Amino acid sequence: MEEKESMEVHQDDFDAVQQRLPDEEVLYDLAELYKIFGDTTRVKLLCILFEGEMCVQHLAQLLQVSQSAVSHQLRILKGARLVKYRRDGKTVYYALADDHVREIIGCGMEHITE
Amino acid sequence: MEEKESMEVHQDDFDAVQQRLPDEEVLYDLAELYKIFGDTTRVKLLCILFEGEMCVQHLAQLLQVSQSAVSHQLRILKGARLVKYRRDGKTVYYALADDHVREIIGCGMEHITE
DNA sequence: AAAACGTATGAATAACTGTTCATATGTTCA
DNA sequence: TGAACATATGAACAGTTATTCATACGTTTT
Repeated sequence: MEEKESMEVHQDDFDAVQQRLPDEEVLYDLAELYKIFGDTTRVKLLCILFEGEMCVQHLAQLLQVSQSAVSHQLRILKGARLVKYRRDGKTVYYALADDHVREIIGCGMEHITE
Repeated sequence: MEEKESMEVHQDDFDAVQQRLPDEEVLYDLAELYKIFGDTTRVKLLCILFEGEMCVQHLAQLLQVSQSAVSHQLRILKGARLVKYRRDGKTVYYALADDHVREIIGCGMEHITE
């Protein structure tokens, strides 16, 4: 008996929590977003772009990784609308899409540096 | 000549950027932190804990995943000092370690919801 | 002490991810 | 047009990761 009552109470709690919990889809998108920041190469790319736009080969040089690797990662950042780009002749310049990136990285920095 | 001069200029730019860039170690830690948020199960766990502490089996029920899976993920969250826990008899209650988690997730939400 | 319960954890597996290599695309210049 | 350069991309491989399964650990109850 007690057990049943207890179950009911918990059920109510569950319902309340589930109601306040963001939609499944939103939580999925959120995880997908953070997944992008969860890679050293990509975080470095974004941090470098804090200073302003830069072309692919210079990014590769600064990061000490191949042009191909950078290009692949830029593709992912582009897909998440975290960076934008413009073409000038043969070279392509990448830049931060907006200030959200700065905020998100800043937020993480606070936690890192205690 | 021009090329050499150009190289030198770029070298200076590189030095400037590299100087302002956070340490390799910091960027690594940052990526490691975001990696933790980059998983649906873990993000859900953290969001549920926004409401307050909760024991393992209830977390598992709410997430619709096995007790083992939840335990493994809680272990990771614990390792990153994102959650704390207390034992009461047989059951263990988990809770958010501090408010950084809320801020970080809030930051991401802003980007998601455009 | 033994049974029952809640939680933790090691090993194994399947799925995913980042880099490399080779090559394609796009642009400029001779 | 062809060579040279900057970037993009597909396929393959290696390393990582999340879940499952089995089982161990810790606590309570009988």
